[in-house]
Amino acid sequence: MAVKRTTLMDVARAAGVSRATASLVIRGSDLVADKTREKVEKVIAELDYVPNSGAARLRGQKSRTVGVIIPNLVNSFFSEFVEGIEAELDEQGYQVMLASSRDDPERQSGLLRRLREHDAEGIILFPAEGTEPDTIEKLVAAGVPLVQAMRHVGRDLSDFAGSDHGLAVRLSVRHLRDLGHRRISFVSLAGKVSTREERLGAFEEELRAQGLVNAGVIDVPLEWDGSPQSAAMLMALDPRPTAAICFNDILASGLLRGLFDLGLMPGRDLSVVGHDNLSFIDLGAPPRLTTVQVFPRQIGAASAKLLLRRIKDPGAELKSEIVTPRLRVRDTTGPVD
Amino acid sequence: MAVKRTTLMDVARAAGVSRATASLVIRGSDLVADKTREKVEKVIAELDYVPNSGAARLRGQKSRTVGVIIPNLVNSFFSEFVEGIEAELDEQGYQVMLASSRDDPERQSGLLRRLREHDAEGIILFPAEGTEPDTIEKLVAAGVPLVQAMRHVGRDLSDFAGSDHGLAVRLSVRHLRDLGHRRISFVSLAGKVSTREERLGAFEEELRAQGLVNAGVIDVPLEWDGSPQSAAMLMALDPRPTAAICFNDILASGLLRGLFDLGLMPGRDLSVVGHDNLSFIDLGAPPRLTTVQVFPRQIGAASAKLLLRRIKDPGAELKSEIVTPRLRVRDTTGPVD
DNA sequence: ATGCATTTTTAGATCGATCTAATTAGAACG
DNA sequence: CGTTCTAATTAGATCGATCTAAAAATGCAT
Repeated sequence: MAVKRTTLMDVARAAGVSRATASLVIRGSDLVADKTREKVEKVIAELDYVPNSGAARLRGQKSRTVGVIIPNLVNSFFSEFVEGIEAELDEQGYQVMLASSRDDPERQSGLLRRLREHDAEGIILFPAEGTEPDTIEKLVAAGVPLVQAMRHVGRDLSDFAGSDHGLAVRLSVRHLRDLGHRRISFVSLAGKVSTREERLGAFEEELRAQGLVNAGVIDVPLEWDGSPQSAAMLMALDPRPTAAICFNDILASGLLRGLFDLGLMPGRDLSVVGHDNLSFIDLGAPPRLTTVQVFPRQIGAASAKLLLRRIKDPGAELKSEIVTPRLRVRDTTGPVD
Repeated sequence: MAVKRTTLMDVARAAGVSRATASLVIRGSDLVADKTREKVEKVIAELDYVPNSGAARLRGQKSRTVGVIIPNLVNSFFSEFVEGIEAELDEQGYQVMLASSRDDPERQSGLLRRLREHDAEGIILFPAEGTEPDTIEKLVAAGVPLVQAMRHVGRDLSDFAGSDHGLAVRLSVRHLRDLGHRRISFVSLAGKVSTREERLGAFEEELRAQGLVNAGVIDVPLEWDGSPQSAAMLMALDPRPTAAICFNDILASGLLRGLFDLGLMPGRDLSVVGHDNLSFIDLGAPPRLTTVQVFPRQIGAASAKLLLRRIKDPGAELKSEIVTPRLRVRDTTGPVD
């Protein structure tokens, strides 16, 4: 049971060299003669030696580990984001420690602490709803390399990688304008989300710029079924909108279902634009959702790159990496009659 | 820049006690007098002391970290699985190290090694396609607590948590039989997947048991669009099937799309059953997919529990935790004319 | 006070690697 | 063959916590 761990000492002894030499071989130093290297490597393979990184990091100071905190993993938006991070870090030999805040700032604080205990060299934080700027300031002040991703509570606090939410909304509005729509609604998430203000602001601004009418903003909860009740709510508005822009694809898909249930046809009776371009959109029955693609995988990769840069050079200037969203026109938007 | 780390020594000095006492306070031992505890805790808060887990684990042997390897995070099936693991481990104060094998056994070996270096106390492995039993045998022999999850390359090698694939298929077949279907096809993934054999075996066996006809097995690649070409392939079979059971919801949704493109109506012209019950099924336009729910979150939680049990008691008997799947009848299956 | 049993505290060894600084082996040369 | 320079190796200190075993402080009864 209590199998004693194979240590560097065992390897050294078996290979007839010193601990120091064995250590050099493991770390691929070129200070060691080829013959010696081969000998040691053979022994390592035979003994199935696995270095104890605890000891290594204690002495060497680097854990080659990065902490990642996300609100949850419920939809592919989040998991693609994590995939992007993982792929990029993996390439640089880093390991990801994943934790989910469940959008609770309290929990998030605990996780941050735990990640530091676990000696993460840096942290990528997709901030939970309601995160205090203070939380981030403290970490940065303590010298913890940190990147805010997707959301932020202040871009002057740390590096940041995200999407241009304003542009996403503007693209949607312009697309609808080109199709002749003049009365447009926005289906948003209830609750205080930082990105909500950002998008609503851009929505109203762009409507004004294009001389269009805000036909009303409705708030729905984010449920697994996408809250199809939004359909009836929209149809009850006066003046009635001919198009709706949704906060994300889940809400948009819920709206589609709601429309069907009312016997209405998306793209004809009401044009619908989503946000995220979740991967399920191309699946299943038509019509397919017109939506704005935001490339979470790229944003994940970008935040990983930013973090590695900051770990290497803690004094570097603050940097933001904004991935440009792209409109994907499919079936749920059409010309107004 | 090079902010020197606050160590236990600093805390001890500031509080006027010894390192050992400070250490006891941190670990919440009741060996220490209340007055002393308070004093030390105050200092810890003031100095914002964060223990170096590297040092702790070097001495104490426990890292409170568990490695999780999955093939990828592409669909919600995987991310729900990870969520289940994370939630369960988090509750026990464990941290998840996540890595993606991209279904490549070579990569997987590298990751396993890395997780061991990072001193994971145990590993939950969703084995990559083509994993050799040898890989797992070696780990178990080396005394690494390990749980295979979802797939396995031998249930007698380690603990296992998964779903009853055979039952899933049997439920599907019986449901179709009840609707009057007699010629049923199976849409599978190309390639050698362990679960493929298992499901196909159950498929043929249950057909035999129910006196039904195998109208043909077709293989398609797993693409982001669900490979809609499966529709044409099925319709070209002779005798033509009246129903098809798909390997997963992605393939099933691709098939639905393919049917629509051919002007055919799922549930009327061909009944379709999926597998997984991915969360997007309730979203978007009807018809909604009839499918078998497999509860990945529960399976994740179960594998976490199994792992914690094995960490506590390395000598415990091998155990398998099989979550029972459930058929969710929706719109894509209907009576045969 | 004194002795004895507890309760608290602590010195010092220890975990397994890395780093520094010093040593040894090997090569090249006159 | 001795000298010098470079390449290869190594002894020993070190990282920051935990553990053990023993010492110091405290309480209590006599």
